[in-house]
Amino acid sequence: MNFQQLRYIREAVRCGFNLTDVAATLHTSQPGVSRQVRELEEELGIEIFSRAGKRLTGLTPPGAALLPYVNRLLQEADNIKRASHELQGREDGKLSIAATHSQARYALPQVVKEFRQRYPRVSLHLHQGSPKQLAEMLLCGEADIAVATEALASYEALATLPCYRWTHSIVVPPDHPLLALDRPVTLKDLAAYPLITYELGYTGRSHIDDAFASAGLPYEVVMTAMDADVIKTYVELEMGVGIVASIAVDPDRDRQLRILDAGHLFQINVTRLGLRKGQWLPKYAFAFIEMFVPTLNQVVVTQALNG
Amino acid sequence: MNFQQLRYIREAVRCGFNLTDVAATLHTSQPGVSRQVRELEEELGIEIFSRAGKRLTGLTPPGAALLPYVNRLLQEADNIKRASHELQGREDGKLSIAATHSQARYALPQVVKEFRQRYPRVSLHLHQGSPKQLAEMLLCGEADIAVATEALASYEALATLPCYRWTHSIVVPPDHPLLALDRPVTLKDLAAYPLITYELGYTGRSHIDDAFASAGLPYEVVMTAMDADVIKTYVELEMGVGIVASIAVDPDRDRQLRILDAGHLFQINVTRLGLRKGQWLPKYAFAFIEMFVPTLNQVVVTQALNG
DNA sequence: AGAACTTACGATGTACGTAACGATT
DNA sequence: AATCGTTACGTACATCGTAAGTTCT
Repeated sequence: MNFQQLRYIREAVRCGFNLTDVAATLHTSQPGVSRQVRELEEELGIEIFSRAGKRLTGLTPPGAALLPYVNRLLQEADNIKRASHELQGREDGKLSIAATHSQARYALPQVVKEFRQRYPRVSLHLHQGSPKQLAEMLLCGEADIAVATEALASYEALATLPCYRWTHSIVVPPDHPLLALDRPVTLKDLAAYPLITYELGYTGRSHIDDAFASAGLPYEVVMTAMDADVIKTYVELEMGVGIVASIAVDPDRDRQLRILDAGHLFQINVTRLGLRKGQWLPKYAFAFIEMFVPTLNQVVVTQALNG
Repeated sequence: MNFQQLRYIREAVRCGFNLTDVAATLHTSQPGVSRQVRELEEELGIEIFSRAGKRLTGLTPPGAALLPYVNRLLQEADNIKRASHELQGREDGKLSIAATHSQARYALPQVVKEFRQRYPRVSLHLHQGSPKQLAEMLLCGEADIAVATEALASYEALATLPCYRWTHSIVVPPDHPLLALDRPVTLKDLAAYPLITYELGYTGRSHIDDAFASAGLPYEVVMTAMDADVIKTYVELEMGVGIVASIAVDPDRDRQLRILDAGHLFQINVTRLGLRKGQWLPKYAFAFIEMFVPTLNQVVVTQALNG
């Protein structure tokens, strides 16, 4: 048993049991992969992959049972490599943050700025994607930290930590009838207008649907986008009433729009930080998290990482 | 980085940084060990061992920081090998139980008998030792399960689970004055006689000392032993009053002695089961535990193992 | 016919053991 | 002088890539 063999197993699962792809991904020859896989199976005494003739078709039951152990071992190996790099006492390295657009655009910039001043030699990578994509990035090791409001909690292998709470705001053009109301906006008021808001699965969208649904109000979303900037643009074009995260609007910067609080209409949202359980993180990653959410110090985060 | 190198590191620590011993223990040549250690250090970019000239003297700070990761990885590797053996669908294997004399002699026999009937092809190894030794056996992988009443809980890397509660009994020769009392025995009564009981660190001995100490009573332990059989033998010789675990005495079998309950005198003892955290256990090990303590099913035990 | 895995084979590289050397106690 | 680690060197084994072969779609 060696690391190479285990890597081949892991990659074979990721590549849909196509050893040719595995070889290509890991920059080696296909016969070599084939051989190593068989040798590992022989050494362990179990068939890991089910085969239709010569082709691999999937995992056998024992193979499936073994896979989590293989993944954990390879993760430990990775931890050793990462840890030893830091133990050289250097403050350089790489930090990959994966975030949804909203987070990357409105919540992270200040932290990123502060982080760069403190750790100028760490190269910072900011990936963007849907919450689901963020989870995938964490799981395959592409990202170290994910920040999103939805859907990170549904993976067993991920740990999530609450960062901050926020509510929605309504954005309208300057002459909109909603501004003439002498009372707080209601869901019924809103339902009378075409709405522009986030796509499903993004930035608290589900809470918006929930609110209208539980109030029994029919409503029309005429447009959806992944980010507040796009939404605001179309509100300016008078295509409808926008519902966005409060952090995404600012009376000073968005002078061509008017902002109404919607904190009383929709459920409070909690933005969460996602990490891969069991993963070792460099010191500067803990520092980043603490800069973002001061209560999440290294002790708290470590606890979450180790179950 | 490969398994061999990591094994050398682990063994070097265990062997007190003597690479000659490492080579002997792992059945290889000393220069090979030396070379592999250096190559790993070079690859990871850190000095793992501190050296006085050529001799290894200990771990460097980064080496000490890295060691836990190395140990965890090697344990994962071991888990894979053990798990794959079981996944072959065979019901054979090995189970090492480490227990104190009291447990091995009085608590385990019934379980062992039942286990052997259910898993006749599993070879069962019963090790004996002091609670401290049991902990060491668990940590170095010599034992899979430990059973003891004291001192297992004090290791970070071990998980403990309560098995059963028991109290002490007093044993005396048939004509002893304590038998003439028309009321329950008190600590003061006991303190009047020379006592024979367990050695320090064994089978609830600390609770005995605690009871006398907090009552402010001077008492004399004239003899200590690691097991109830020895204690009973010397009680028979009229050398003193014995205090032993209740499970260790039986009116039918110990006809030459008289037994008095001491449950009201000393704190209740809890016998605990010790396991190494993160260690994979074969199905039959879970079965053994459940036979011993029916409430400790696989789910409960797995939870304890994973923190 | 093409895609995918296996077999065969030769080249390279790595690991290991023996033996000699150097340093420390 | 003895112990312990390093250097040197030759052998054996493992890995890897290319090329040809086989089987399934």
